[in-house]
Amino acid sequence: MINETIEHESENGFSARQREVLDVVLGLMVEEGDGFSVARIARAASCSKETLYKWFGDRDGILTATVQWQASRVRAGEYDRQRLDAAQLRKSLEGFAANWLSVISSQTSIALNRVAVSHAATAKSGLGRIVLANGRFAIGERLKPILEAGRAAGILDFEDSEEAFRAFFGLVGRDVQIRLLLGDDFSLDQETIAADAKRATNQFLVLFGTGKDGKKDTGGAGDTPAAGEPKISII
Amino acid sequence: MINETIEHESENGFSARQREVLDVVLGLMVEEGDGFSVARIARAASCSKETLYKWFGDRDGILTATVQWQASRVRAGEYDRQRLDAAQLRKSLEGFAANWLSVISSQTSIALNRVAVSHAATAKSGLGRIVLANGRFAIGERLKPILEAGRAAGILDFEDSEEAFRAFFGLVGRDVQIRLLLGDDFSLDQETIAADAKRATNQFLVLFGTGKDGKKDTGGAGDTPAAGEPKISII
DNA sequence: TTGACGCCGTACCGTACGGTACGGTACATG
DNA sequence: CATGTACCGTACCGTACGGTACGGCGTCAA
Repeated sequence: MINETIEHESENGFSARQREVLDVVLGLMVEEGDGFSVARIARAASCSKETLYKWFGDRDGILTATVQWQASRVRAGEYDRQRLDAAQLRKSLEGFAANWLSVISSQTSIALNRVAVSHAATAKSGLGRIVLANGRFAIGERLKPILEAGRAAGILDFEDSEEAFRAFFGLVGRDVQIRLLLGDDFSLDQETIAADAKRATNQFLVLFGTGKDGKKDTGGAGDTPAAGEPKISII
Repeated sequence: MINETIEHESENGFSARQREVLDVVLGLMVEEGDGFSVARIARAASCSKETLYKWFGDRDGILTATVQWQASRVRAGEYDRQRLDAAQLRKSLEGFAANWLSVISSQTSIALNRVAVSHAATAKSGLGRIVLANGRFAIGERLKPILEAGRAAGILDFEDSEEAFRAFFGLVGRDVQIRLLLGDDFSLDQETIAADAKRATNQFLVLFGTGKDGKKDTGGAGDTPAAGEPKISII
């Protein structure tokens, strides 16, 4: 009933023009949150409302498609898991933390999460579910194999990888996401992110490391971690 | 211009009838998020729209007053800081963590945070600011003296109490709040909360304890902490 | 009793939004 | 050229909402 006239051009189900429109919607979300009308989308994207409704069904379908499109776009990056020693694991964790911090502090992520949160109130329209699946749970499924490899290599020690991941999640994110979602616009530049990633990784290794990993400074932004290389992006 | 005819009955600026109405609004927020009309408030509270506008100015004023009323209501509880030994500090931290977990997992807190988050998108109407001040920052200002007392007693070791608090914040909350806000309705019963508070406190003490505190089991829900006694409540 | 006051219930108004319909245009295909 | 298709721009419709106005009612004080 919906999307029955779509060419499968980019294997995500959206045509080039549709992706163009959804990017405009994304921009509106970043600028104005959830308070824009369908007419405003049509004006900003230079398309007709009729086309929007034909493509996406209703307003909620537009928002859902936007979230899905953004989610499908950020599926790059894979960690190499060969030759896992302590230094390599530390670097992976730091890179993971830095990347995730830069994502959740981005305007796009903040806007998407805000819209999803406000729609989660009245249930329906699984925006919250989509964001959760591509955010919190996606990084969990991606990080846990690394943690388990670290355990297999005797570097980490934990019983439940889910619990270990949640601890890492908390040590990295702390109050950042809720503060940003609530409008506390504090800066989070690259240096801060790098230092936070380093600190969180150190703390995590103190809690879950076996001791085969030296170096236990709990602060100080020394050398920046591998920011930029492990290109994982999550909502 | 607003509130010029209010009796100062309970030192929070709201009359009995007004508090009654605001409780109805709170209930609507819990049930329907932000998508209720002013007429719906009037119907549910058995008052007239004119009165609502006279009291609170506009719809946003109603929401703001509701958040402020809830914030002013949860200002009870104070921790005793005399005779601070390791066991006492641990108990305080566990109580704090358990209380905060039970608050952020309550329907009221979820609803309030959702509304504040969605309004933070378009700025204006400092709902986000109010929730932040009475949530994240209020508990920070309340916990940091305890942490500093622990440091003064030689039980804890840290440089910046703010950083120590943020670590505790992350270890306790982890992914709970964002998952709940996004609609992931996972259970968080009293036993789980008690166990989580215990675990988070243990982990925090591993990271910031000086060692004068024994007992380092990282799990197991043994005796429940002082849930119910330290009656601190935050948005 | 009378009047002022605060509040309830309801009717009302202007507007803005979601959703639909229609005319016009570019293009592709036969 | 004829036909069909996909889209844009705009006009349109019904509704629901924010905000205002008004009549009526209970209360309380003079």
